[in-house]
Amino acid sequence: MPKVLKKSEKIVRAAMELFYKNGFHATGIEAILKKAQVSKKTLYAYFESKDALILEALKYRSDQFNSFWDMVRERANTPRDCLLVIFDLQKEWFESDMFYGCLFINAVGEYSRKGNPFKKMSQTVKEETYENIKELLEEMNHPNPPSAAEKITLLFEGAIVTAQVSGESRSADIAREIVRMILDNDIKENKQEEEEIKEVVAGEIMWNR
Amino acid sequence: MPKVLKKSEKIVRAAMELFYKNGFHATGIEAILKKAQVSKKTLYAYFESKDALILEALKYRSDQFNSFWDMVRERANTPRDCLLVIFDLQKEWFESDMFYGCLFINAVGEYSRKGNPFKKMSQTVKEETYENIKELLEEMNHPNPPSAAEKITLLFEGAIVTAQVSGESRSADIAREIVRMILDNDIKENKQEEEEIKEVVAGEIMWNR
DNA sequence: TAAAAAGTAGACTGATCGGTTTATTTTCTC
DNA sequence: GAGAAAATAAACCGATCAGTCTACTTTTTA
Repeated sequence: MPKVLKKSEKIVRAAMELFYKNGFHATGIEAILKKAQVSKKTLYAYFESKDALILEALKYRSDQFNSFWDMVRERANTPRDCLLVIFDLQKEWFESDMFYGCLFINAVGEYSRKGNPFKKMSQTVKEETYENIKELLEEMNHPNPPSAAEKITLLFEGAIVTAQVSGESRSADIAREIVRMILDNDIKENKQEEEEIKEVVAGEIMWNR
Repeated sequence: MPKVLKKSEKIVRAAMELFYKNGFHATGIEAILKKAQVSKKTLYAYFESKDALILEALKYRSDQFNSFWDMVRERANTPRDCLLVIFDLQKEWFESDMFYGCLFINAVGEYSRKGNPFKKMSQTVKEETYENIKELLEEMNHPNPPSAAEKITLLFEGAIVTAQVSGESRSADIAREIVRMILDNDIKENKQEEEEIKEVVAGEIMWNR
């Protein structure tokens, strides 16, 4: 395993953590060098600019976030349980000492211009969140995965910013509780609709015979 | 009315808009001067530092936000309708050209250190949001205002960040729909509980006579 | 109308920014 | 173990930062 990769990863990791904790504009190259224990020349050998490094830091965080979805699947058996476990894991994240909100939300806060690459990256990650949730809903045969996924994604985001501002992890429980309510309600409504359809079908059979 | 106040307000307003749009660290004093059409000496006559100006900008935004709650009350008659109207107004906000997420969430993204005055200010504003929502719930005789207010506040925040990242206003509709579901459910559950209590009371009367 | 107050433009300061370059040392490879 | 590659530390660059100061003009006030 070449040391080269280790070096660049060390830089990206240090950069990501500082961007996450202190913001993008507030984090200087010098601080990244110090944290990564690397010289300036080495940094600019791997990354052509601070902006390029920011983009790599966001990608790095995106990869970390992907493993979140693996953990969700590992910790629960049914898709429905997975959807609730999301918020148990989220709570653990909130309670860890490496929680400073969502790096991608923070990025959009600092780079609001349309078409900004950091903003685009953030949008992609949020779409992936939506897709992961939608998949779980499809697996549990939810009557309307796109709609429910939008709701649960919104709750996921809401819990993050609430925890970030308040400094408390309780928002994960609150979001989880609402998700449970949504799932129960949607299934109940769907059963009712199915009953009605059955009645109609039964009626038609009556009619046609 | 002295022009003095007008000047300082012009500065604060320009600063707030730039902080909101471009972030705090990324916004330089020079840019604020240009937007406010004011000289550097004047700015430093009213505000002793950039940090002091940031704090005033946050206060200014907080005042603007307070009028949001007045608008909510103006546009709906019943407290229940008010709780839904929140998200109609939110949607209009998202669709305006002056939407760059929530200034306070953005502030926490850039200033994460515990005890930071900007962070504290943001926490206060979020608590006020919670209080306004809780009040409406109390007025409609909701069975559990604190719990429901936490949920609705979380949905409020979630809709903001979702709109900010996606650039779409639909998140307001989604949040509104969940709020409607929560209110319906809580009232339904409460009615059930009241029925059960009545039965118990009736049973006790039977028993004691 | 004259003095005082409050405004303007913009030069200036020292610090820091992102990024380049030089000179030196370590590490890897054959 | 010698030469190449890759690392280091740190000086340096021009730009920009927050904030001060000077010189001049406008506005307010009495």
